[in-house]
Amino acid sequence: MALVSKPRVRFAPSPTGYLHVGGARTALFNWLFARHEGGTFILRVEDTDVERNRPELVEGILQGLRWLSVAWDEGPYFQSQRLDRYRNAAEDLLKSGFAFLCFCQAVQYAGADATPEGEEGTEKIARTAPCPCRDLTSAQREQKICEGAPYAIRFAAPREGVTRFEDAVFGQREVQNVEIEDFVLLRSSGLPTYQLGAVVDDVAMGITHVIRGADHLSNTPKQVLLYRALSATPPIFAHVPLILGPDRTRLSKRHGATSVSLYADEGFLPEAFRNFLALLGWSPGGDEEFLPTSELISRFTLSGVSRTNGVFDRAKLEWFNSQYLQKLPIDGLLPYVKTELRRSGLWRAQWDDSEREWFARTVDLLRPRTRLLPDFSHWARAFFSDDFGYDPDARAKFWKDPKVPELLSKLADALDALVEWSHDPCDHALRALAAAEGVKAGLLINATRVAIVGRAVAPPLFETMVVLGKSRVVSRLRRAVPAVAA
RNA sequence: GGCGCUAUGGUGCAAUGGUUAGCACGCGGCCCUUUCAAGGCCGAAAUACGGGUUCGACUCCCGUUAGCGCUACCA
Repeated sequence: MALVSKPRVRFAPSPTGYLHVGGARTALFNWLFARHEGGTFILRVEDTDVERNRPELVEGILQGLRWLSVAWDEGPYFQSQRLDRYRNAAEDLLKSGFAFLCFCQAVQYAGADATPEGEEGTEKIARTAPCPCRDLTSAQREQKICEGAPYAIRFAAPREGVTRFEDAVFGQREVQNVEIEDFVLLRSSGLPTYQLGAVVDDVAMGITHVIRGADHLSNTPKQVLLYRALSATPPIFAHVPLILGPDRTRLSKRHGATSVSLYADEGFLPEAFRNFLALLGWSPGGDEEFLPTSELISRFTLSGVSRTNGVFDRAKLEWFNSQYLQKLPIDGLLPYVKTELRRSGLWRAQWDDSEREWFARTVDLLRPRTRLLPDFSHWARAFFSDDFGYDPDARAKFWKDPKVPELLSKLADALDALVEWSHDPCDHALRALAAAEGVKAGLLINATRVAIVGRAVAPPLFETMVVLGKSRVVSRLRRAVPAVAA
């Protein structure tokens, strides 16, 4: 049995924007495939469009990948630093007769539907017609060059036959060659187009599987033709379906957040985001959904990739986040909470050493009620700071009974007298007071909750008391007495 | 316009000729809980349409429709 070499895959973003969720998922699939197969994941920046290129955006893309822990093994390589290779390849293609010089005026694309609907007949057909420069005599070519006319290099697409390739997701594909236009390889500026750059690099880098968005499916035959012309063997392709917005059109800025960094800023956990993204367009085959990264890696296969475009469902993403917030080992969660509290200015150094246990316990108590990281500094603020206000809705709901101030005051005294500060003594003291005062325990419990954490929503009251500590609970109760009337 | 891809509840997926079409999100209800979540249980909700092939189609074939992609000296 022949030794099969390990797969080499790549993610090739263009620095024309931030890392969007579609790109992130493509990167994730490449990475999962590489990890599953023990292969190599390469990062290559395709920055050959000088007009739209924004070099300063590269770092943001790398940061997005780092946040997702999608780590590359090689690169990042930059196409802008490899221009000679593409030029040489184009020259070779020219010599071997696979390409020709084109002196046509560069047509500037002006948008998807720029062509007026009216007289499409002539104009649109012209788009796929073979370039007339292909049939220029060598004398005519010489003359153009002498005149100093700018030229591009185009691929001479075959005019008959079919081109086939293997797609791990879509199966065997074949396209009639007459449908393939004489596409540009090298622009008159000397810079390569996507088709040339991608193929030359994929060959040079030994890429075995090209995993990319399905928007490239239609152009793949051109690349297959290029591989052949370059005497290289085409890789296995795997086109992954597109991610759509709720209106089923391609996900874009107008659908809201499409940048991965925005989700990081909003307080999503990378583990949750990864899990969610992995299941958008891929399935391990069964019903399991909560799949930590190790599980994702061991189960990932290209045959599990779907062929249908999918809608990005934020509600489901939030559900995944709440799941990870709950199920992550507490030590894995703490660093994220720490970062969040730092961001909001609530962090205290002792929670990292002398009070680490308290911190872990408090976070553990809070986490079933959280959906996003900022919940720790917003609704749970009173657990980390004495500086908190009383939620208007909470006081309206639980402080409306006229007996509340007196009850809170008496509870403060009763709790202050406690020798042991733990769940049951607090529980007994409160219920005893309620009984003595002739009120339902619930009334006191709810009023107390608002007094000590400022909100109607919190973990069970007595567990909350234990975590807050006696002195804080007592002083917050006393502080609340005048506040009830205010 | 041309070429291509796709089509299971509102959403994401499962079921690769034989199931009462399954799971999850979301939605509604109940339980738990004198808060709110989490958790448990129950419920409403789908094979786009029309033809074939077959003893039998979600599944295979054809057509229609719809959506999307490509059709750039963008990627």
